[in-house]
Amino acid sequence: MGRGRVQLKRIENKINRQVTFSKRRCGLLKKAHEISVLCDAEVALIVFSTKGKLFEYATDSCMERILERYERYSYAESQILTNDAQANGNWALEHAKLKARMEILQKNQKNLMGEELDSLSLKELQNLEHQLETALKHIRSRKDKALQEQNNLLAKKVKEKEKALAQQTQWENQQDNALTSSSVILSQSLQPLNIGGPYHATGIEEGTALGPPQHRNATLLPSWMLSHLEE
Amino acid sequence: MGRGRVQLKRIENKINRQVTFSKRRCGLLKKAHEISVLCDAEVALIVFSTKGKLFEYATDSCMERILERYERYSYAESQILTNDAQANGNWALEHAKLKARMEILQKNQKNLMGEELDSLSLKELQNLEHQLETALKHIRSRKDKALQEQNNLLAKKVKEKEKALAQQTQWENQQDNALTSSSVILSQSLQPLNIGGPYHATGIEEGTALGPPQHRNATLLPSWMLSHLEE
DNA sequence: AACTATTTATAAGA
DNA sequence: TTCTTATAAATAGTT
Repeated sequence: MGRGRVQLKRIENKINRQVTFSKRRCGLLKKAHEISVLCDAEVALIVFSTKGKLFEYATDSCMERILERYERYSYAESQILTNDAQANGNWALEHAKLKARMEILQKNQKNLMGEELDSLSLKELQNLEHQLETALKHIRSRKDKALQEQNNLLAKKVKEKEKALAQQTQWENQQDNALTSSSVILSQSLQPLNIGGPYHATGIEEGTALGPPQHRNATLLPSWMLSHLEE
Repeated sequence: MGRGRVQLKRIENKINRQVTFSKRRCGLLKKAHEISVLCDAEVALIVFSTKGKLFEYATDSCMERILERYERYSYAESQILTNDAQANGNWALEHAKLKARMEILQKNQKNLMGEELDSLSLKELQNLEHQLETALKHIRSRKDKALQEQNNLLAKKVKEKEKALAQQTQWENQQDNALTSSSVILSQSLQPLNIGGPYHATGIEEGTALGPPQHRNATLLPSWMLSHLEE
């Protein structure tokens, strides 16, 4: 919505991205609030900017309660798993132990993220630095691999498309050379080629007729959304 | 946006509310996804319908990670919350949740240490890389500060020793002039000059304070981490 | 579930 | 950042 269409991909211009973020964030929070009120739904929305700043909305300003509910919903299974521990009855102890380990883990994690460093000695800082350097090496190497894989995949796709295009062109040339009848027949016979999946629907729409196979469903609903369309 | 203005209050007609919920939910999820992609933000969105059905969106489909991040950001929670739940006697749930969070934390930690990266998407790898780069910056800056402090401390000690030495020398000269024996006494009195703080230990090693970052301690796991990872 | 008349959101420009 | 405005999108009411 605005003066131009917008592609669904990261905005590369930093200033632009920042401005868009600011605007859309407001819009998103507003809409979250609206659906919450209008439809009597419980909504929790958390947004971290690229720079790590937090923005949030929660119905009745009660984020924790909603997150609780969410986890209850999601972790019904793991609850069953720990029922046997319950049978052992030794709850308090178990729980305390877990909590203690948790806190240590959290402290470590903070350190790994470069936070709360004041309590560390010089030597610990040096160790930490080295640890992260090693980790970065691994991550970058894994990332490179992932990129390479993606490249290969894309290259393969490009080749396929080229092949398809070549066939298409060849076929079209045959039609031309044979001087067969009108463009009507041509366009009709081409039609099946243009079906681009379940979104095809309303006939010819959108300059369908001629041309090589197209990816019509590109701009349509993202797959993650499909899963929510029931109810 | 539609044929009439709409008041921001609960839609009383049930059917209407249900339909509106359905429509707006899609819109909201879509917009959450858009801002996430366009602006490179991390978004978590949780929606419970009146009837209690759950709908969710999370950047990179990684809800738990974002909730973790959120809780880290808004600290205190864990202590207060657990005490609270404890009072309610809701042990089983708490325990399950703790365990689940623990697992997530451990997974995260491993990732932060450059392990178990195979399950991560390219984008996640990039995020991780960026996070570690930031962490490294913080750590190095803290380390430099620590080094500087130690330097100051050492400088101060050196000065003190110089002063002491000066007095000593003065005294020795007096002795020399008096033709007494000196070398043994001299070397003994010099020894304290080499003390370099708590890291002194094995002689000069580690190049103690000054100088650029060194990576002598290579391949070793930091001790503070080992002590917590066992069971 | 489709269809539109309208309202909203927002991209680009200032 | 904030305001303005043309335009794209979302959606309320309708079929």
